[in-house]
Amino acid sequence: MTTPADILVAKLGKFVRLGQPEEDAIHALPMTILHVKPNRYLIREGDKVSRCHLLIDGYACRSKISRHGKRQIVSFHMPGDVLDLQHTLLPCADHNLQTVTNTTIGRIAVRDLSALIKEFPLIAQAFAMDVLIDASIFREWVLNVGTRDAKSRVAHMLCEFIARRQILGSDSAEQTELPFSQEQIGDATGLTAVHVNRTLRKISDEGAFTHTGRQYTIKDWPKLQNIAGFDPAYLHQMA
Amino acid sequence: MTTPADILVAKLGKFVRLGQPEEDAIHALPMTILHVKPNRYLIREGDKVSRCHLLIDGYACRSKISRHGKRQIVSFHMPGDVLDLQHTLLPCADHNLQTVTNTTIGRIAVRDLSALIKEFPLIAQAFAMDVLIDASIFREWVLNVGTRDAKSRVAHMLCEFIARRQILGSDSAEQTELPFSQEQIGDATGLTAVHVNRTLRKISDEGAFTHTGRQYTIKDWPKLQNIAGFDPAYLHQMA
DNA sequence: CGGGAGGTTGACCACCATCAACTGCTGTGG
DNA sequence: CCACAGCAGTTGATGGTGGTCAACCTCCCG
Repeated sequence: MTTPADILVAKLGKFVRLGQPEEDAIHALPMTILHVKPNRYLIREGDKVSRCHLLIDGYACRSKISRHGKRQIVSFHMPGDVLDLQHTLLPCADHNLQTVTNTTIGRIAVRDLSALIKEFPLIAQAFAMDVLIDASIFREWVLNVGTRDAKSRVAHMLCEFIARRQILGSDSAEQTELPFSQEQIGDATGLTAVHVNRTLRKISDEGAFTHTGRQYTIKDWPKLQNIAGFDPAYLHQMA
Repeated sequence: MTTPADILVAKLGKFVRLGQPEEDAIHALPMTILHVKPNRYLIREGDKVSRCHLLIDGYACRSKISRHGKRQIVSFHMPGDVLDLQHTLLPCADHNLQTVTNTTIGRIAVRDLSALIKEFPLIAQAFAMDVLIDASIFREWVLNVGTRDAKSRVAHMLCEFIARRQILGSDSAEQTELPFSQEQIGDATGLTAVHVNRTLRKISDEGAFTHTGRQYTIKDWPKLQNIAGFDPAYLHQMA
């Protein structure tokens, strides 16, 4: 049986080779399990945060709201991701944390997580690598919304989603359920839902994929990557 | 006399209270001083990196190139910033590092920097906070290019520049030299140089600032912040 | 004096936003 | 069981923001 702690062990194990003491310590980490419905806020910008959130199952995202009320999704997250590691050192939230689907969340006190990091340099290093890869993804997103046209942007988000699912190792590349509404895709790419709709149609007209609802079937992965200008190097995947 | 190491001590001292052992260790850090001309590459995307770069004097930026050849500047940097801390753990560069002005750079071997971090948890924490604030700034940039119109984007970049100069404590808010060409402002905001030009004129027509060349005089700081939708919280400044 | 980079201005147009209407699906309560 | 509400998705018409191309100017530096 896989416990919540196992998911964290698997995640960190992708970055460093954990020993038995580290694994034991992670299993001993006090964690409160929550089941959260879609589109709920876990944290709001400006909150003083004293608990971190491990995503155990489902999807989540981080978002910010501009002065004019537009939402920008700045990242999406998959099981194994710690959604707000920064709150171990920066207690004031600079963005929102929202669920996308039904999720299972493990809540960990900052104090406990900090203690773990202080005691085990290997774990600290793994978390540091995670944070640095996070930052690399943000840079790619700046590039995505700053320089690419609608077709490339949407295709790029799809590519990143597929590539990260593959790193998780949990499903086939060809068939995947994209959990986001077209409005959410728009908020992530800086487009309107209407234009996302038209853009998805254009890409699928070109034969890169087909979809019925949120079930996507990739027909031509190289073509999709080509439309996106996608190069997975920025994900810094190890294996 | 302020040495290059002093600049790093001052930077890290903003995050944690360094003791004498930490300061001594930073001063003992082997560092090669370089003087680099404007618009030179320090690192190119894809490079295997074994040295980190401390910006001692002048300005630098990080950039990425999209498949279609457009450059996106993803961050700009001021004296005291370590430009590529991530290379301590992720040796493959996912972006370019470029000088903007004449700069003085301190080059530090990754090995030496890693040793410093391993030996002094306080220094590790300060670097971690720096990396996390970096990530927060990237998120704000995603918001900036994703949701704001040209006027807000350009104003926001100006606001961030001024706010970060103020954190450095080195000059007055009202009068500042912006080291970027209009083309570089465009590459940072996802606009063309032509449109940046028109946009700067619009903002200054509204009385927020005046400029002759790259010398900017802020006439109405609240108005500029308002145009930008600027809230400095994302900089996580301490003092 | 000449060349080049950065800045400025004008004309034109494409991409994407906006507004609006309509469809289909799902869940819920009468 | 049906009626209805509400959300996500789809499609059309129209317009504005910002891109593109081009010319010209200024300033600096060789």
